[in-house]
Amino acid sequence: MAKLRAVRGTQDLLPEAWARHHHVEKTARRVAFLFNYRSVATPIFEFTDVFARTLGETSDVVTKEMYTFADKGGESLTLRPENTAGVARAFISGNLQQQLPLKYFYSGPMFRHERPQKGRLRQFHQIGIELLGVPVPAADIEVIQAGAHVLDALGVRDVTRLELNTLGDAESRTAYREALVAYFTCRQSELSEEGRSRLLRNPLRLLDSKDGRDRAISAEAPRYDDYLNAFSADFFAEVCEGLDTLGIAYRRNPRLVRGLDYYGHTAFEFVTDALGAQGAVIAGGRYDGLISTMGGPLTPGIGWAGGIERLAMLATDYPEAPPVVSLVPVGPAAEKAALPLADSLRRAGIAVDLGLSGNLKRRMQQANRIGAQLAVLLGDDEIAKGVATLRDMKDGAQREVPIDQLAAALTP
RNA sequence: GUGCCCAUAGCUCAGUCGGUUAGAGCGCCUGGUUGUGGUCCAGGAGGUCGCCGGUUCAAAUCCGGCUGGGCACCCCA
Repeated sequence: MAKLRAVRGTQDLLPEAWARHHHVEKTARRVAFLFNYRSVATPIFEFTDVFARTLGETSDVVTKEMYTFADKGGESLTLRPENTAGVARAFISGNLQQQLPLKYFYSGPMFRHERPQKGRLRQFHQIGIELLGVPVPAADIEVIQAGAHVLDALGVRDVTRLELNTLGDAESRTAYREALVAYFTCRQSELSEEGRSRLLRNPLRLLDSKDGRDRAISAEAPRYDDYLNAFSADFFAEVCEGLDTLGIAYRRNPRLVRGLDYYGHTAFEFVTDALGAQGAVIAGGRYDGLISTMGGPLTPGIGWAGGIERLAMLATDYPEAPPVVSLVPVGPAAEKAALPLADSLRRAGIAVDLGLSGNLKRRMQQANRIGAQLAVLLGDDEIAKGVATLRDMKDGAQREVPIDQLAAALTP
């Protein structure tokens, strides 16, 4: 039989990895709460349409990366590749437009069928925030600030940088797209094959091509700033000003674009060079068109998502597990007595690892292996005297403690 | 989907020009110690060299295919 293994692009979170993972999630949730973002969870799968319509029929995520399947009723369902569409759907389903503005935090697994590489999995985990119902730059500023705060709290801000761009409003985007198409069409023959394909599908994406030829040509391409209308330019200026006020450094990156129609105005990424090719650790933008695209009321939104695995790789410091006391019974009578003793200690808030099998030596080894700082030895001698032997695992010092004072003795 | 690199003990890895019984460190097991872990000492177990085929007197070693993994492209968190 072939060796049993995890599905390609998935991984097991064993205790140490889980602790790192959880540290990222817990820290982000705490920071989000400081900004009054409330935790929500949406289903891990949705009707395929929720993603297909919102992410864009031509996007790579939709065309080749979704885990889509038919359920027993014949409905097409899809494992969520991201969470914004799910939140938007929940907003519409729940008729929440009366409660705007809404500020949500989420965390959970996402699924994309991509070729795995460093920092990229098929089941990966994201944290994210969404701010719905606020059409002004103050929202963009707060959302970016929250992202920076999360990175600060994880101690990774100094290995990341904020890249910022504006995609303008629909009018600006249409004007710019026309200008780009005109420019690139003239120099079509100099583009890469992939570049020509992007020209047809999504000319904006030509700007972030990594192909040398495409880059050379796009370096001289029309600049978006010349096509932004006054409203879009002012909006972006206000966002920049807010970040300046907060002392949040950023770099304008005109190549930072979003392929999807509902994105507009602010687009941003916190990126790092420390993770190989997959540099984005938190990325987001404004999506004022999303909810109306899905058939809901016209509702502005902005948010970001962060990759937990990527952040966990950056965040080398995470809290150690609190100490556990080892309870080591010796002999059948002690094993019996240890059960209620362990129970009472746990109810007193003391984490107890009860040695379940093996002789004394085996159980002491177990105590050592789990890193216990204190061991409680309980044998016939102790039971007869109504005490337990408390051993300091570091220096081996032992003393007898009456059973009824044990909880107090073990409380730090 | 494309490209490059990799696959030897539980883990990390050596393995010379193709040549006798494939090694090390860590880990694991036993004993030194019948109620004492970690440290120390002594001993031990553990391998279809990823799989299939080819070349050769001889393959862990060379060649091909397959499977798996990593990285990069693409895309993105």
